[in-house]
Amino acid sequence: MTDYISQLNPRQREAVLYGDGPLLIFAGAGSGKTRVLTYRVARLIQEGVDPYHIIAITFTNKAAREMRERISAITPFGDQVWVSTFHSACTRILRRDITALGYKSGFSIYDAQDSERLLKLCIREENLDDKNYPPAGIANTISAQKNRLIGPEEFESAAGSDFRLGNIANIYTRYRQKLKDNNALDFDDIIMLTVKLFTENEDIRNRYQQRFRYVLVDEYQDTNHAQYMLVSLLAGHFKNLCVVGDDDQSIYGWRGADIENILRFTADYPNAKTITLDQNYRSTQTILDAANLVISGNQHRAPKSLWTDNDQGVPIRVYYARDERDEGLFVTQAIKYACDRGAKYNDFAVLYRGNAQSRAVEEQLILAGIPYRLFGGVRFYERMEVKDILAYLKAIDNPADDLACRRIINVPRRGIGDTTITRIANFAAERGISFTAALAEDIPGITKKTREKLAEFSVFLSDWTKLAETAPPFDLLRQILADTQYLESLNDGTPEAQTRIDNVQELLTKAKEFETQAQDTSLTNFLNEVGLVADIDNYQEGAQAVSLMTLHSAKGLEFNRVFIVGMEEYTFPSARSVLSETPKEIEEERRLCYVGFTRARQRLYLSHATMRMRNGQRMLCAPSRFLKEVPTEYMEPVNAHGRPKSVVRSRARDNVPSSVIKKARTGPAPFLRDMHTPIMPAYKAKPTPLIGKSILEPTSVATSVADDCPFAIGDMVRDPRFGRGVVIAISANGADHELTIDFPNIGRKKRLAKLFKIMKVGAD
DNA sequence: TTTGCACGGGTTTTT
DNA sequence: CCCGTGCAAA
Repeated sequence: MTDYISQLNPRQREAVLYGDGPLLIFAGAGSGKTRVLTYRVARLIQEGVDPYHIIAITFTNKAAREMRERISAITPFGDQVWVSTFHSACTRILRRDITALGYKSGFSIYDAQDSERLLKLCIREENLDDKNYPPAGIANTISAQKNRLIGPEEFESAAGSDFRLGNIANIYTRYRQKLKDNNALDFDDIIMLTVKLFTENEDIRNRYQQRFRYVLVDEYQDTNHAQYMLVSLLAGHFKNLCVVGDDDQSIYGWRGADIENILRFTADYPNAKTITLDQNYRSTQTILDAANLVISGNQHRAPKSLWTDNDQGVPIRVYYARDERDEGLFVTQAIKYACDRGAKYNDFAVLYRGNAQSRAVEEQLILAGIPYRLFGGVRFYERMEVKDILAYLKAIDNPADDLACRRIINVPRRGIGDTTITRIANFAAERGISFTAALAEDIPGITKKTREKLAEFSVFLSDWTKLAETAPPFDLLRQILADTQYLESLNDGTPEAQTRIDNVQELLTKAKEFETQAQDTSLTNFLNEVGLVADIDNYQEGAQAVSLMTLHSAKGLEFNRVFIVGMEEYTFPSARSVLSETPKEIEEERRLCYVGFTRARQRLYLSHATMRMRNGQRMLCAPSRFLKEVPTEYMEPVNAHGRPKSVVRSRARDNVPSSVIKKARTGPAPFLRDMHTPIMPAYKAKPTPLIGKSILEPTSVATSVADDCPFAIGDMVRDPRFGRGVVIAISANGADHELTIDFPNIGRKKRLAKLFKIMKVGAD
């Protein structure tokens, strides 16, 4: 038990042994953070703290599970410690105490999709157009408010006389009311309401403060304001708060995470102890140096630099692909090459900025017969068929859940259409009863035939509800499937039919598993479990497959060899962040890059493509600025097999005197310079006459101004606002290029070339 | 009420 | 390109 202490380095040991009071641990990537956290918990128990008084909070279920296992492995009674995510901890608290807020304990949990549906109904009821008030955007706005603990009232007064914001405030009000009527909570409510519970009820707050005398929080840099408040409240009495994090790995700013939370910890708790773990045990010297250099480009950060005793390792391999297909091919070939020489498939991860990028890589992997696991994208519990079945369970578990009931009332088809549903909803609203309750009523305007169908459905529903009282979720599910013929209805001859059926079967399997594993086998608890899982929670290290995931999902994981694909401006950093031109957004992208680099133990491969399909249009791409922030000496250009490209390498080495290579630390890598100009003249200017309109002849030829401009005079381009047009002039406008484009139906417009929305159109 | 088709608009990251 | 939406026809 005490033996493990000797394996720690002095800083780690200090963090584990430090006594009561606030403690901030800055833990760089790969610095043994989880180990310190688990040992600290073990240490507390060893010193006589009752495990009952300890709570450790993580962001993912996977992290929680891992920590729970590790604590249990080294400490007796370790399994009594609450180790859970913010969301599941709060759900547990709310199930017990939410009645104090006027909700019922059997609440449903709505995921992003559900909330958006509900929001859509709200927007319609406010008589607003969902073109001007796109549900997704409104959802973001409302979510941002909730993350900052701002309710509709406060939001409305902040909106002042702003018409649009006023409308959004109304939507927000209605949305909150509807959630409450449905006895449902969205993801943000789970946190926000727990905070509310604690602020408004002193006795409840005291109870939890007394219970959780030791609070540990992982990934503290990713907490948003609501989570910050929650932690402050929980630890408010004993102040035995230990937070672990790394400001350089804060990548959830867009979701409301506030990097300031960790940066001002010592201001919040003036007697806090700060310990920095900066020895990296994971990566090679080369990878770490590159990561350090990239992240040092950020202004707003606590200055620090990771170091390691590990070997120098091999240079970072950079591949310059023709397009995304070629890039996928490179990944595949390099994996194959390495696996022929002893590497294993599970050594590899392919990371990318956006889920859409996975496809090109997948295609090549499939072609080559390399097994892979894909994380993210459409998650299991977000699949249409899975959500349908879960909606049945939700409707049974929580009769107030109108949204769930509306979802399934005509799935599979029962001949109950939109008009009927609206009639029921209106009727229910008038009478102030739930949608489900209204089913059994005599509703004016509904034909006899439809009424029979409704009655039939209603009988089923009450039968199931009865069954649910005694039978476990698995049996209930089977009954529902038998009664509704749902599986049969999936078999519609589409290519996805079998997958869908498999998914439902998979859900049955999960239900069976749940039945044997969970202590509380109630339907509510089942829905709880499935509602709060993320894809990454299912990651298993042993599986012999290549992992594909976004950079975001990769946080907290490590691999022997990591590919980061799509290292291009407008892809990574994302178009959004580049166009926003706010340093804050670019800095977050840079942190993401840092996270990506530091996932790799031994080898890092970076690739970028000259052109890429975007919205069905080919686009030219420039190499990512992050590539240029890594000095040449750390990089090595490779060919499509992932082998060093001798020609380019020798050129880079021969042409550039060593003094310049040293200097290149600050400038772009010499061989990257060539990459600005696409090698493939796929978009040679081809002035094509437009129909029914004469175009100014491009009399003058492009001058040198436009050397690195991706457009040339005569190019046919497409602008989302004005449609097709032809470039008739290019001029410099500061550092940018200004295009003069002749749009046949609009006339001439000047636009900046950097607005990526202008795209070349192939002359087909 | 359902189905099929044409159209337009969007598109990061996720507990 | 892929999706959801709106509309017309059965």
